[in-house]
Amino acid sequence: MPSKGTYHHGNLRPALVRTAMELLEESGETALSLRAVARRAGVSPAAPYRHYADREALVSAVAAVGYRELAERLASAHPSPSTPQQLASVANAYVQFALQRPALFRIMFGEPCDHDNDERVAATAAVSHYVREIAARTFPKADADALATAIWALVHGLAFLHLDGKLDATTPSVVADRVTAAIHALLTATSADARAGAAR
Amino acid sequence: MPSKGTYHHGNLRPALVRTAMELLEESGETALSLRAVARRAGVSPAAPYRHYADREALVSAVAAVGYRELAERLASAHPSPSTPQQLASVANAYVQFALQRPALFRIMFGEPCDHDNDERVAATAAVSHYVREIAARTFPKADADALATAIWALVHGLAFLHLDGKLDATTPSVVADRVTAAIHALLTATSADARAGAAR
DNA sequence: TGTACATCAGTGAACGCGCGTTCACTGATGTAC
DNA sequence: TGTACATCAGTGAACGCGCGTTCACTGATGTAC
Repeated sequence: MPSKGTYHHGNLRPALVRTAMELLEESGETALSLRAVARRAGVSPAAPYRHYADREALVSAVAAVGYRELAERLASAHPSPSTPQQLASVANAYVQFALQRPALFRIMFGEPCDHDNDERVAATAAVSHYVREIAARTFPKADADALATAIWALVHGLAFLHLDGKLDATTPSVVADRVTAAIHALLTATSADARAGAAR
Repeated sequence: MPSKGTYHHGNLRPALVRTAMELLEESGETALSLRAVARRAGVSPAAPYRHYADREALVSAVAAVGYRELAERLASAHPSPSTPQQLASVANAYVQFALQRPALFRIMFGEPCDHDNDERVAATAAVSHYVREIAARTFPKADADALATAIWALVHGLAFLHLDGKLDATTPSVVADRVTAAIHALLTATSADARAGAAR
């Protein structure tokens, strides 16, 4: 049921989230104010308060949608990775998501987040669980928890270092090559050295 | 040469940076406004403009000091690590720095940074170089560049995930244990599986 | 099927706030002679 | 050693801005009879 120029918007709640995400992509996270979102949605500054308690609540809703979209991207990169190669393709999806939608990614992770928001907590748990499954499948003999944490951190770190310009991210392919190389370096190439190092 | 209540502050430039860092630690990165820093330094809102072109310039100076302090912390954790254990202790220093000074860490990394600022570029290059050396020393047979990137990303990711509450960081020891376990999981425990996985 | 009315989802004006930055200024400092 | 004066490093008032949020309000919707 679309608006057709009436007094009532008709579907403002989800429209606000959608608008907020557009704003994020166009203007960066600094621009994500309630007023800017309302303006862009063609609605008065007070209107959002019918649907969200305050700015935080809207931001959390945006982050929650972000988590869902990230999960979809990962799953479509590979539904159930079980080799380092497949893992690398999922890692690339993660990093690409961060680079394509930097402001959203920062909102999802960088923002000091409210631990009380159930959606966010659930979303984090879901990512955790997903990575843990991959780890257990790819390296059945390892300590799955520690390894899952390590893999997530590795990929997450790659995302942030590119995002923040600490690693060159001028073209998608240079990023993809680096991500793939980093994954392989850690997961395979160190094996021989690692034992020597550990025994040293 | 301290102030002694004169009209001139005497040493405002470095005092501003110091004040800004205090403010960061007490009130978080949102509070880092030029006006707040001036207020806290006991100086008029216009005074900082004698020493920094604008807000950005001050923030960059703060970040630069942050990089220097981080480098010191890493070096004092271990001057020249060459085993996974030693590497883990440096990793712990990195993560602890992030958790003890979260706002500063966010300014250093999270902020969309100006690539033009020489101090920042140099600081990033220094970290890069430092990690690369560790990688080459610890795993002489591996591709040092890819491995250095991976290790940095791993540690950086651990820092951010704890900082953002995605991993439990309620006590320092639970963090330290997780960091150490993650490092060891990736650097040693995967070895056997990795070969099987790569050949699968 | 038509009407009365409660509820819902908007409006728009207003509040107080802190911000970055500019401006003409003035007191302190230090140098040249 | 003393003085004139340029320069330096501050002041404080003012600017315009966009923000989050509240308020009394009003038009649209939909339900009960």
